[in-house]
Amino acid sequence: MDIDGRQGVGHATTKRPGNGAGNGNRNGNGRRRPFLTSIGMRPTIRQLEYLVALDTHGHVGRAAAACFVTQPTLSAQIRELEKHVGVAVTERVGRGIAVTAAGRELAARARVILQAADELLESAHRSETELTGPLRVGAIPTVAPYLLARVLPAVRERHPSVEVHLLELQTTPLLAALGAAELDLGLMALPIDDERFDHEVVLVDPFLLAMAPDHRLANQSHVSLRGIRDETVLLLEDGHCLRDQTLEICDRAGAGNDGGIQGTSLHTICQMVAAGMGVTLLPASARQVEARDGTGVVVRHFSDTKPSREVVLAWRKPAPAAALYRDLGQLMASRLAEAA
Amino acid sequence: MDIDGRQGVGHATTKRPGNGAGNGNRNGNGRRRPFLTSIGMRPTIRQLEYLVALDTHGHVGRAAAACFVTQPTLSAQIRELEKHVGVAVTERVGRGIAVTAAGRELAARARVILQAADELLESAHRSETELTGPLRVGAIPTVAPYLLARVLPAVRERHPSVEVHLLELQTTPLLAALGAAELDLGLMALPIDDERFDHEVVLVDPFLLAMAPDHRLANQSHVSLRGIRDETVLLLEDGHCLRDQTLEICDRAGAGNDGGIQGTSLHTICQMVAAGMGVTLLPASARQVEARDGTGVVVRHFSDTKPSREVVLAWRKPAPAAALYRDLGQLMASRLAEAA
DNA sequence: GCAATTGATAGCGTGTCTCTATTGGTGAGT
DNA sequence: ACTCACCAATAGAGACACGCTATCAATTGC
Repeated sequence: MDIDGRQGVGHATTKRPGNGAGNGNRNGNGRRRPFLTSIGMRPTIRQLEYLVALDTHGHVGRAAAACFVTQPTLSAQIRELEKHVGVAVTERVGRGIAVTAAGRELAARARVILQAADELLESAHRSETELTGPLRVGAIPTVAPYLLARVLPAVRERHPSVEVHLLELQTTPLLAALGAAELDLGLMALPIDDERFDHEVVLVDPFLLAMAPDHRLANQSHVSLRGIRDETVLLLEDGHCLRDQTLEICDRAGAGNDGGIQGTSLHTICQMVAAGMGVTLLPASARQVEARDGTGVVVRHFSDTKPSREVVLAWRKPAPAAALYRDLGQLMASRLAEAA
Repeated sequence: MDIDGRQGVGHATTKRPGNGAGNGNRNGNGRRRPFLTSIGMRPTIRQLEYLVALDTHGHVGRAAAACFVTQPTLSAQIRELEKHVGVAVTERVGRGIAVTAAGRELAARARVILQAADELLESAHRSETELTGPLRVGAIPTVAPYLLARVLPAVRERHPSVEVHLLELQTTPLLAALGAAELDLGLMALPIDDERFDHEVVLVDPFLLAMAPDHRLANQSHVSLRGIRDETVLLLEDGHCLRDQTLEICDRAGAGNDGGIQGTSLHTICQMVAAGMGVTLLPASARQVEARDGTGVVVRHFSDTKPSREVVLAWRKPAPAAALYRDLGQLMASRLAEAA
């Protein structure tokens, strides 16, 4: 299981102009590439197939027919296999052959290998219409705690054999990781100003005004955007896209913001809100967690304009599974729409 | 896992003179043999190696170097693999490549397969000095109940990964099965009058005279062979070599035997002996089981001649593992000698 | 003893794997 | 902004491996 011959030597791609054609056994580095006939090499799948057929039928001719080859072909490959592995797998008995004890053992192992190869093929074919294996998903910190729990069941349902690996990253490093193919999917907020990526909107997430229950704005059922002009709007620290969105909305409302108070997470911000240190813009998706009864935080809808962020599932445009990703995004959107 | 295309069609070896050379894809039956490039075919071990290397290094050049091939070689095989399995395993990202989610899943499965292939190789190499896998052992009925329990631990100790399959057969069918390679080893008594087999003596098994405690010969510490002349010697039914050996000894002792009473097993015979129906020749190896206290059977050694049978381990002379079989026979002999 | 069956061997052709050489494309340094 | 270095894909050629047909050797059954 050592597909790695690194020994501090350079790449095989190093050019050696003097090494002309006609050498089928050396690469640019001059290191020998062991032939199939060398000891220690793994047997061929084909040879294993022939061995299994031979063990199954105990008859070279019939085994060859079952493999759709002629008898000499199967015989030759069996003898090749015997030469490679160093043990006799057949034994002449009468006018036929018998598989030796060692041969039966090898055949049993070969069956397992062929079975695994078939499952690999099946898995590959399933990959055309379904996500399989490890799927690396990144989510921004203002989305992860509130939406993942609601969309992951849909993922598991649609793609049962997928293994989701989660990573919480801010937008910029998330996009970097996505671009470097270190992540397969990103769950984040627009805008994504990068042509390399495509996305599907999974949720239009309105902003609510969060405040302490005894706040002066709490006795209204709705608040106007301009009503936050004189409020202390608590912000997340730099790097969070929610911070930028909040700042933009404040700017639109004509509210200046000193930016003096910063929280490391939305949860922290809400605790500060409950302590009466100010108000904040809370995505509706976070309402159930951060502004439920007993948290000391209440929310009010905006009356006039309806500020919101768009949460999207994003992926690299050229990703082979792009179509599956878009489908998945649409599934997420429908699930979130149902819940609302 | 279906290495069997039997569909009621004849053998592929059927000659078709009109089918000249130049056809690399049809056998004598005209049935197509799917190429490696066809859909449904299993991937090559080599391709799996390249895939694993690519997944490990995430870099075509380094992966190729690790496989001791050039970069175009690995690229071509990866693309071939992609064509076969129908999914993209790589994706260009920046100036390098990345392995797709499906590719990682396939690589994980490939690792398992390569691991299994390595274990197959290791198992094969072990087969040179050690028995592995299913070992089919036949034993005659007058040996099996008394000696197997004593020699099998030695087998398991010397060949830990062997899986012993036991079969109880009389000498003639045992030799037939051994000759047809349906059995690997036989535990039986000499003589084996067949040039196809070789053997190693594991025990010289003296015959004792078994009788009821109140028998007239029981008050002597030893009995002479000629003392059985006037006794009723109980015999096994036809087919047991022990019956033939008993008859021969009786003949040597000058005792006639009517052969009227026959037992189906040595255990039955001994119960008849306990019932006072006669005496019998009991192999010493069966003494502890059949003539222990409370069985109603006592044994006496012969004083003059020491009749015995030779229990041997037998195998086909051309068996590839013949040397291992002989070693095993010698090990059995030493273990049985220690016990005595 | 003779014919049929079975597997091994010999010889040859084709396909495929691998090589070298080159191109296309991206990112980093000046 | 331009050039250079790096990386992977492509093109073309050669060598090996695999599969075929034809034949031989050995054994069994009539």
